[in-house]
Amino acid sequence: MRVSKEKAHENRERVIDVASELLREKGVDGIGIADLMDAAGLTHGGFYRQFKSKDDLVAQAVDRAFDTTRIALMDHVAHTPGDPLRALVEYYVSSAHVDAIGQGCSLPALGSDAGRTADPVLHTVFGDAVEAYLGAIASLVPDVDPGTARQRAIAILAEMVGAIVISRAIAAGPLRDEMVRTVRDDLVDRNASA
Amino acid sequence: MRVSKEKAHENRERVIDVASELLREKGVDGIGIADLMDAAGLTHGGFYRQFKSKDDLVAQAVDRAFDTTRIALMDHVAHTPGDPLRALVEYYVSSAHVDAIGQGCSLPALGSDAGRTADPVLHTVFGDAVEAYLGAIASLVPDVDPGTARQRAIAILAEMVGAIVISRAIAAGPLRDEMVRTVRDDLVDRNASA
DNA sequence: ATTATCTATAGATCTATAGATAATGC
DNA sequence: ATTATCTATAGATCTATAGATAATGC
Repeated sequence: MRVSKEKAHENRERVIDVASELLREKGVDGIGIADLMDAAGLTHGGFYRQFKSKDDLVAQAVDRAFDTTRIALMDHVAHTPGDPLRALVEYYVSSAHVDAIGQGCSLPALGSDAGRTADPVLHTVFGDAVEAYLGAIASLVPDVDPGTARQRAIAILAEMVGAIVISRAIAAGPLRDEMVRTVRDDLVDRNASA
Repeated sequence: MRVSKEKAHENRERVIDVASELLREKGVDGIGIADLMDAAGLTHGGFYRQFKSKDDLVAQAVDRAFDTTRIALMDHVAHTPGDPLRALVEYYVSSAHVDAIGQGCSLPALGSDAGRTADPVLHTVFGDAVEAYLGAIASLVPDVDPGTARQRAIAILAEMVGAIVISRAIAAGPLRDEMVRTVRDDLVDRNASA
């Protein structure tokens, strides 16, 4: 039953990856240790040798989710011709993002959950992720001083996150499509490079 | 043990009110029937004569929460001198709103939860609430045609909701204060009346 | 007679732990 | 000998139901 150190590390990483997806899909209270471990191909008894508690795993899994989605986002921006800020907005504010909860940004997927957690570590994970987003967005805002770029980045991030939260909370349909399209166009128009 | 028809109606309304607050504070999966009924001064066994299921209560309680917060918002706007859109933005995007989860708007408090529910009734409750918000905001947007006013309303609502979600997800501190202040100023400046 | 609420409980979960097992790594 | 994972379980929840109780409303 025991596996090699290397294999144990792989197993642990797989639990974090699986959790990062299932948590976004089902919420912090919506998925149990047993189901998580089962999805990773392990039994639930082994969980507590790898993680201090469920909160410990949640913090690591959300951190992982932010890393993964940020890399995918910046990769998309880097490989899209034209205005990079436009590429970022059109990637984030999209029907594909609304539909792919388990693969999407954790801010809309788990933001409400994080707002009611008592775990300070999870708040720190979200705080670090927000700072990373603001830095990335601000660096793409054209033609302004750094202070103004940061202000623009804050407004852009808030509008993007709100659009995804609202779109998912309502049923699929015309209103959802209108939300996504309108916010996308609003952000693209407002932040068009010269 | 039996109470009058009138008293039973009062009890039922009290359960909905209590639930509308506790759901926002603890999330849909974070509060159980027994605790809800206990907070309303009843025992949990009586729940299922009044409500079809937990989902049934959740939908009614979120609907109630939206009614309550919309009335408070419009009341504040009506009694604040000056630009009414500015009054709305400053009321919604505020530290007081960030701190008062149980009394605040359900879009940031329960938006992530609603995004993963399978209950179509809850999606409808959110959809109706979003339409009500858009109508109220659009009516306050100055000097534009109705179609443009609705587009502006969508952008404003998204940015407001995103600001509250993000602010609550991160720890109390400078970044949270900066988020609230920056989004508030951005929306006020951008939508200033002539 | 009806019914709002009560007590009690079924059956399914949940987090976390205890102790067994068996393969690794010394 | 150590340790990653296993089986099994404790103890606390959870939603939902069954049936008793007692006051209302006819």
